[in-house]
Amino acid sequence: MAALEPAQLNAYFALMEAVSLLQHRVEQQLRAEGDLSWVQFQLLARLADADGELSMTDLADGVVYSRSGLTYQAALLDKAGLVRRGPSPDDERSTLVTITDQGRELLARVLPGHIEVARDMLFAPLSGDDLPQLGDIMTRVRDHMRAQPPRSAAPRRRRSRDGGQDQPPR
Amino acid sequence: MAALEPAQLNAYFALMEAVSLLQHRVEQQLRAEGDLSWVQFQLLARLADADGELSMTDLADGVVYSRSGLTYQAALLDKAGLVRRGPSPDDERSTLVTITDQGRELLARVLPGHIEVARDMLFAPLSGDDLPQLGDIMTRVRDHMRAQPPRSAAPRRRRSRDGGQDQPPR
DNA sequence: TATTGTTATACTCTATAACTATA
DNA sequence: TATAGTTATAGAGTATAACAATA
Repeated sequence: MAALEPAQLNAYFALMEAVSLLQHRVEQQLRAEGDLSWVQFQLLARLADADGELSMTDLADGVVYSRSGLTYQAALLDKAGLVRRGPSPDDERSTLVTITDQGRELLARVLPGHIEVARDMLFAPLSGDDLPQLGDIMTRVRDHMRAQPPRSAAPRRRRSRDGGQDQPPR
Repeated sequence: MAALEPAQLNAYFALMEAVSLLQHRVEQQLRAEGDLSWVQFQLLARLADADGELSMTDLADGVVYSRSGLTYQAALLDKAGLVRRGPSPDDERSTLVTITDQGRELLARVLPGHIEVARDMLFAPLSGDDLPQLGDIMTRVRDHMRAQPPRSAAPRRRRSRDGGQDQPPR
């Protein structure tokens, strides 16, 4: 297996660093103006999008990578009055999460600043066909990743004395 | 201030989700094969790149967003023998961080799998001119973000009873 | 048995503030 | 006084495993 070409390395690291910087700005804005984390913002946005109501499992999808992580975040949002949880009529095992009016208000309050950050940080340096190209490429990449098996396929879960002659950190 | 166009929203969310998924995969791979976090990997990679030695401040740049955060990570890498820290001859206040042979070995051990993930997740769905376009766009975005003032310019730090009639979460 | 969700727990990581030491 | 780094501490977030309940 060969190394990545320089162009690939450049693209990869530029992508990762740019998004890291963007995320940091976005989290600052959300925290400052709505006391929300990026994850919490995404959960609210998803709910608002999905006509206000989703099951825990559907809500988690792509945002949070563990069941308990979502329970934790949903509990925070619930405690803050941004969301309510109740049993599903269809499936007694399922929990339906509903965005409240307060949740919608907070989302509306936070959105202008959020958009401002995205515009200033991400879109400002783009020109010409950059936007459609970026959108097209990242949409394809995202859909590709969503389709990938969640890493159970390569179950090198617990590494243990794996031929390496030096011990790994921490 | 107007809302983002749909094309902008699509690009923004696709970008954020794709990179989130990519990051998650990358962290799994680094953890499994080298017991490294993404931050730690970046620090080692930077050192290896910079002929092996950097001051704490230079090392932190763009990777970690607080002084203490870097001290913490550097201490972990040091404890694991991947890095050594010592005083700088030029400036007695400064700490020089040096990658060890063990650090280089670990980096080399981890890199093939890392590249494989990047290839499978990010580059696989690209075709034609996608790569140079993505590289070009993200390089420009990254450089733009690096140049932005670190958010001290808009000191809405502590929000306090700011006209909002409902209390924010947590 | 498989699935949905919660809980308990342990751990990683981050950030703020106070502090030391050098420039 | 400003800068480089460390330390103490507190808090947010995550993941694993054990658990309960329903399908």
